[in-house]
Amino acid sequence: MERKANCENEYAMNRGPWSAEEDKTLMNYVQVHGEGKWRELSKRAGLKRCGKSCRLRWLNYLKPDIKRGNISSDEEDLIIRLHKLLGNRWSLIAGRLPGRTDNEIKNYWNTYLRKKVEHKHNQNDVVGHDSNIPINLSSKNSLGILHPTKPPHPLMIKPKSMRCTKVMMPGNDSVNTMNLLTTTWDHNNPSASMPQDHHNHCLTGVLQDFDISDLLMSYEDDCRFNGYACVEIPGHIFEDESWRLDDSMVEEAWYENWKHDSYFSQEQNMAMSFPSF
DNA sequence: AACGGGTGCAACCGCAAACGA
DNA sequence: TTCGTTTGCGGTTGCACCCGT
Repeated sequence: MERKANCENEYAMNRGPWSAEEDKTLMNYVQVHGEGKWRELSKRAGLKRCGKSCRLRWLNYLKPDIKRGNISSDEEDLIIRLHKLLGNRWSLIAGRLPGRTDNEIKNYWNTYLRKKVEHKHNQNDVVGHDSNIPINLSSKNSLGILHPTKPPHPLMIKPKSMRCTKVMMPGNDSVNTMNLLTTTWDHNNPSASMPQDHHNHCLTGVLQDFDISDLLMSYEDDCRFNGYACVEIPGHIFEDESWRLDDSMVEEAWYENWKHDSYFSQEQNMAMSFPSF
């Protein structure tokens, strides 16, 4: 199928793979004049490409800090977890993987990881996974990732419908505060239970239905989030903020790093953008 | 060697949000 | 506030390459 031309002066534009000459031209221009104003950049640099195409080429291929080479098992593991948390929010996921682009992660997921995860789930189904068995008692999260050394935290025994009700994530504001994302879970009307930030903006679908044990397993495995989580167990709603897991965790040596360690630099944490507040 | 199906990935498309005059 | 432009995002496409027959 022939692709429909879409850019400005569409029929005068080059399309398809970029030549080495075009790459060189774009690279030189961006190094001198910087990124942005892509349409203008394209004209000024003398590239017969639309602005959009220039931007994409730069961001996905030419930008100097792009990491080349295979995705490591650590990166793969992180992608799987983040995808479980965020869904197809490729740019958010890429934001937690320095040097990787959203396009690369999306392609990697679609061509390889999705099948791998589906295969793993199918295997779990075959051996008769019982969803009522607390997964943390077997030191596995729901992705089947083994937890090699740490015994389960007392609060991480998972009731069947335990939900994440409050999460504090590193903020993206300039004063290094934590954004409080909250939701109250109405068991009679689950669809009305949307996570909200302190401006009462909904974060539909971000935390709702998210399995708290996966979130916490991610925390304690590698401390990639500097966040706090509150949980609600049906029939026992913890109104008191003192039940924040971080407070109870830090009393135990196993979890002492949970709150303080940061896998990413502060700068990267600040850059983390959670869906449109 | 030729062919055809499968795979990986760069590039494109359409839409929406953000921006700025 | 409005409206045109720019930027960013996620889904999709098409082509080159690989591999088995």
